[in-house]
Amino acid sequence: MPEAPEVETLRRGLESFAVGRPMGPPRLGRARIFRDMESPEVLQGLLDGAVFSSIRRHGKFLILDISRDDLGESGLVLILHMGMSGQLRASAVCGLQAMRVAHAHLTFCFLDHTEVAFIDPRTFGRVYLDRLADGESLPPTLSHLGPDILLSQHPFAKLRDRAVDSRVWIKKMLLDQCLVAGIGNMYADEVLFGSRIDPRREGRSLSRSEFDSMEATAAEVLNRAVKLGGSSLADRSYRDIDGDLGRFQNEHLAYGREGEPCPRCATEIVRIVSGGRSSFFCPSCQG
DNA sequence: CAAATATCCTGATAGC
DNA sequence: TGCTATCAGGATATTT
Repeated sequence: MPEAPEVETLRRGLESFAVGRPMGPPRLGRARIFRDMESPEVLQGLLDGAVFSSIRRHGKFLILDISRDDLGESGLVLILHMGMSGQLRASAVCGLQAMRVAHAHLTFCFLDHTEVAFIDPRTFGRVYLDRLADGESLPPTLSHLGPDILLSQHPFAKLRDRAVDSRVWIKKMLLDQCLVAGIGNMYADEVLFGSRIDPRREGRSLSRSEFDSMEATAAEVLNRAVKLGGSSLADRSYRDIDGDLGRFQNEHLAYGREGEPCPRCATEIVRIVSGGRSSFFCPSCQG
């Protein structure tokens, strides 16, 4: 379940591995993941002879800027979303392990015979082809997203505005990518724990100082997570571009810790389910 | 119109 | 041991 810190880790990996490296046509897998393009074959022709000039991230999306000798900085971008089980994996020598080949849906084939594969067993991941409008840095496909949780100075400004008169649970609002982009179920619980806020609180019940606290906590938690290469959970499905596991899961304080003592007050962490999503929190010190 | 629910999907795991 | 049922959840579409 790659969220902003995991996607940022992948962004850095892809940046150092792929930027400026000329490509041939990519290999294609299942068509299901390709969106907003006439056919995946169009993408093949477009990437053949291209380079990625930069790799950017907004929320949980990666934005790969496409540059070609014939088009220059065309404004064309490839957008990747990892969904639940998506992985990016580099291979120094051509070819991936057979078990991964079955789920490799898009493989960038560089002319030096290195590869980067987008692997996704559950195919919740998505690939979009889009074009930047003049002067815009975000493509239309991503225009609905709120401020990026890691890049914005005040990522919760829009969330706060919307929360003022909302009876929606704050946990649910944190997951709304239109309000703030990059937080998923895992980091939402960690941020709420750090700010001592019950996930079931209505948006309108939060004070200004509680929003400030969430903003400060989010910055601490997510930057720390980036520093540790993200979080790999029990299924170990999240790995960086080299296949290595993240290390921030060892520092989770609430998420996934049902029945364990709260690190602050030793009360048992509880799990509730709402809308099919789990929330882990301390019923005692998250008020 | 906002909010709740259904849908997609397969590997891992719990339970029998 | 080996099978089956259940679970995980991000984003989008559909229904209430």
